Amino acid sequence: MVAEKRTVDRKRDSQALKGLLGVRDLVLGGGVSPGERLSEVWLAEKLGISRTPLRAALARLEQEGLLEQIPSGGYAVRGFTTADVFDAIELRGVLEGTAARLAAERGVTPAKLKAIKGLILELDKCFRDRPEDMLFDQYVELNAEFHSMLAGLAGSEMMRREVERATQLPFASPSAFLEKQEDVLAFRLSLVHAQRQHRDIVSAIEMREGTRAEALAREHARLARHNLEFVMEEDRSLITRVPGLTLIST
Amino acid sequence: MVAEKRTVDRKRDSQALKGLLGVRDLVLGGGVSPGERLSEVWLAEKLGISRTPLRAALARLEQEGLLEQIPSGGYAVRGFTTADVFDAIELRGVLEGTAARLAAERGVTPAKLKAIKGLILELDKCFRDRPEDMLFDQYVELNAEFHSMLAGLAGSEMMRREVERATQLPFASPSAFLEKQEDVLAFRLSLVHAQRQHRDIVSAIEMREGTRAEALAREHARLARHNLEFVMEEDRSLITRVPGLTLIST
DNA sequence: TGTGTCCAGGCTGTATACAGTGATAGGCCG
DNA sequence: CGGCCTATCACTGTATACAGCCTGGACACA
Repeated sequence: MVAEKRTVDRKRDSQALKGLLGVRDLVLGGGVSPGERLSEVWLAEKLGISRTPLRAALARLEQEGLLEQIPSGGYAVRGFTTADVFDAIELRGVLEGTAARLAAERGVTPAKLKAIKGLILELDKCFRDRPEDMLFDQYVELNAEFHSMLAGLAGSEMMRREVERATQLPFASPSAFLEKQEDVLAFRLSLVHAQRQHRDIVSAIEMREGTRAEALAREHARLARHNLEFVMEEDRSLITRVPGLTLIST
Repeated sequence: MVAEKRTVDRKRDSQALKGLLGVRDLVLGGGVSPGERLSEVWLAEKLGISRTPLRAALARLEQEGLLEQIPSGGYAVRGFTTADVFDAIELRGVLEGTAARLAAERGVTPAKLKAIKGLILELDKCFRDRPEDMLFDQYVELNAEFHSMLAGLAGSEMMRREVERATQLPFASPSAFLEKQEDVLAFRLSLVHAQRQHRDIVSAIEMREGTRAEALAREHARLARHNLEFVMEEDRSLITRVPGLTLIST
């Protein structure tokens, strides 16, 4: 019954959703190149949907920042510079930092505090005696949940929305450099540090140390920057493995 | 010729634009109440456009945060709490502060620095010996330009976009509590303070004092919060005169 | 009298037809 | 032979028709 309801729900906006996911995958998967114009008819045919829901998807992806409008009409894949990616990461750090600061300043309900502390304990369990035994996939999932929960910790719906927004760009996501990277030693080692930062951020929030919480969250986002620098300078072959990094032009 | 070109340009997306502006005016002007469901056919008929461009406008306004999607389909006017407005202002402060900090840290081109300093001088000219002679309208316009320029001072297109975004919500705009408020003494007096902050922000940026620039920009946004508190506690009749404030429910 | 069910109306989501505009290629003139 | 102009074509923006779903009300039964 529940499954059927969900099927119905999916079918309700299946076309628009199919278009959104389809175009996004196409862009991030490298099916289309930065700067390339996206033809509506071609896309509609390729995705098996009509132009109307496709246009809705395109408009949304433009808001997300993945596409840009062409003056003469239509949309094109947006190209990013390395500086853009740095800025997107910086922006996420600033917003997560603000969410952390507000949570500290305004106070967090005991229930929420308990929940996020439990999440940290769960994250701890992902680490094993031997680094190669680490539960990587579970860490990635829990890490995403942690950041999502952190965004909502201040109890401000508006702040939560904005943090989620800043996370939309694929390379700005807290999980951007984690997924499918378990075999890169440098990334694995940084997780120990990251987890320590998780703990400190929550601790600062609990002790109502707003400034410290903000600074820690900002610094935590810097890990992504370090990972990006590693990818760009040490091992550019990884570019294809981080979602969205193929959109970088210069 | 130029005028004709512009007419053509307007006609190009006149329907979609007409829908966007029309619905926005309707929502902000109080033509529809918070929580109220917006019927597409009714709106399309009222605005004299078809449903297709209207839907594009509605989707965009949902991204802007003025509308929200109804689970059963369609859109409704989003209601805001006072806390939401506070948060929106706080958010603008944080983002403008980040733009100022990055400008200070990364340095600003002499041309841009000269331009924004010139803007400050222009703003100075709006003040007269007698407060009642103040060039209010010009101040409002120049103030908007100052904030727009500040957003782009860091030379980061991404940061500029995000600051502009945070400014979209009408009550979060730097001009929110300025327009049509020249006869409110409390607001007029705060402009002297605001202009001093403008000067200090630019000065901090020029001297590469990133932290100070960020703090000043954040505090500058707090002026809007003070104005909002004044409106809500001292003179609620002003609610109808600040664009978007009619959307506040609690 | 209250509750559950069924029906009708309206509404959204989708598809498609059409018109206007920009781009491109080919031809003509210099 | 090259540059400019023009005509055609493809593509987007818009309108509208259609189908499925949600909602509200009325009726029947407990």
